Amino acid sequence: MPDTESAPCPQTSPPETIDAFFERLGSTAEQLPKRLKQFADFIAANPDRVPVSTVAELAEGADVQPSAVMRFCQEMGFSGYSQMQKLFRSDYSQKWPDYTTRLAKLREHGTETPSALLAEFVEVGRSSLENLLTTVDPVALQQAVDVLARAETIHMIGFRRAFPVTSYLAYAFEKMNVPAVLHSGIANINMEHLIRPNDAVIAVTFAPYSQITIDMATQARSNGADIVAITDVVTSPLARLKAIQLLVSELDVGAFRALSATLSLAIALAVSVGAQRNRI
Amino acid sequence: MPDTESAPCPQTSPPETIDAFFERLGSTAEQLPKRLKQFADFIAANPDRVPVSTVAELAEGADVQPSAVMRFCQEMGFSGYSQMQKLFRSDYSQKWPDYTTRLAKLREHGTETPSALLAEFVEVGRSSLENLLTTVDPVALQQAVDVLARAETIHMIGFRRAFPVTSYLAYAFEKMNVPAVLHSGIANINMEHLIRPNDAVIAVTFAPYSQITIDMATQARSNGADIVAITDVVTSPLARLKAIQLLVSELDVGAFRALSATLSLAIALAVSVGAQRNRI
DNA sequence: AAAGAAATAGAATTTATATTCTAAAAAATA
DNA sequence: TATTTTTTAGAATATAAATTCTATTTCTTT
Repeated sequence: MPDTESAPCPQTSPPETIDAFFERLGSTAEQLPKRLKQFADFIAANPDRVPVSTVAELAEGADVQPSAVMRFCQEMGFSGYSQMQKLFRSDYSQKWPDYTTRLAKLREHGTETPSALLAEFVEVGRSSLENLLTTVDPVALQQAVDVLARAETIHMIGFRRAFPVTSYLAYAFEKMNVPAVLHSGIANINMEHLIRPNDAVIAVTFAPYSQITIDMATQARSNGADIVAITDVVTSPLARLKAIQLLVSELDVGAFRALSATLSLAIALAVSVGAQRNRI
Repeated sequence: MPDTESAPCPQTSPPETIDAFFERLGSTAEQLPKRLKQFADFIAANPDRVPVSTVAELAEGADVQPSAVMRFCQEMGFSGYSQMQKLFRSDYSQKWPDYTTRLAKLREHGTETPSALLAEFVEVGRSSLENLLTTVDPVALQQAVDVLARAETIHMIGFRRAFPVTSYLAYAFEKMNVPAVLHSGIANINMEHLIRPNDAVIAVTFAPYSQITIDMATQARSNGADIVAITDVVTSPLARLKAIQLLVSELDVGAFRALSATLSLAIALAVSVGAQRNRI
């Protein structure tokens, strides 16, 4: 009689999605032993804690022993808590999709045709736009609008990749009769001395930051002008200038970063400023 | 002389909120050593990963050594990674709402605030991007790429609202060493006679079409150059020039049309051309 | 109520992870 | 360029967490 061993039931495979997990939980919860049921209820009520908690913490929260947590995980088909937590963590990061890996996947299928490349830029633009609403601080945006609406003249600084942004701003301001100067750097004329204390500057730059933009912004700052910075991360050099920072994180396709989100931020900023100036 | 020891600066107290953390990061990032700066940028771009990642995972993501991560944490005033992660985890509970709920929330407050306006532009940009894949004919796009890849020099024409598009194209072409000329119309110099038979023109214009763009394109056409048109409807005046037409339909918010889709089309076009030229 | 089976708590162990340390490289200074 | 200082990478260690194990308790069944 060899097989008296303990294997209680044919080991079930672990749920592969959170939905599958809760489905299984719902159907088996009733049959669970006391402490396991108790823990199941806790998980159902606080699924958001799983990705960031240890076994001990969850056990304490549910008022169970750590070993009960382990038994629960195994009952649900996982090898242990670590595996279950991995599922919960992967779901968490789905809300902030890791587009870099996703793009890598797209690339495998070949970016050979222009249409495929276009599709990539569209996809990247879409998610950059969605991110935009989370990276731009509404308070900072309102401050920026206030500052720019008060300014006598608005100066726009941005070169290379940032130049389309400033030229778009220039177009919008002109259309709304807002006094604005686009510093294009043409003919190496430095117009920093045109920037006066009651003026404001919109500086646009992304890593790797163009030195000339930073220099001009610094000069303007020392002249007493306010600075609104459209940039990618808080670590940008413009932070030191006590600039009002509007952060945009664009994704890139290969060596090229999209501009969709930046442009949308720029036009929203310009239109808000125009509206506020006309209101006064 | 007892105190030769290493204590570099009086230990700063750790930031108590995420905002304080990023504020400190912004003000000290410039002075950080190379690898620490590198990691700082990574954190600034991916703060959402911190609560659910180990030191090793983040280190790999930022392409630094785990020990660099530790030095970073200590530099920021934490005792170590665990303490820093604790801060990020505490903030995690106030889940960053996802895109749709955030958008809905912004809309509630009406279009009065800049944030609400930004949300409008984001939404409009999104749907323009989605449309783009249906309005742009893949065959025409491929033709455009072929024509531009064959051209000796690429000329870009576009003014006012189209200028950000052409300047973006100019930036991209320059970066890829593709011979390209941006016709900015500065100083009213008409450079049409620079356009030679083996060249190609990218003309960008939208209703109401700017006469100067059409004139220049017409002139180029009579010189024997090929024309690629980025425009909004088939009835555009550029159609008569036997131009290869790439159609974009952008939606607008109030009096302002978004540019997200147009920019995405432009960059995809430029990168495809660059790739094809280098392939030959 | 007694025997058997199942479930549990808490300690013991194993594994993973954070942290520290040191030699080497890079940068700064003279 | 030589010297000193800072910064870094990678291995070594310490710490914390997950997992397993076992004696005990609690339920079931007869």
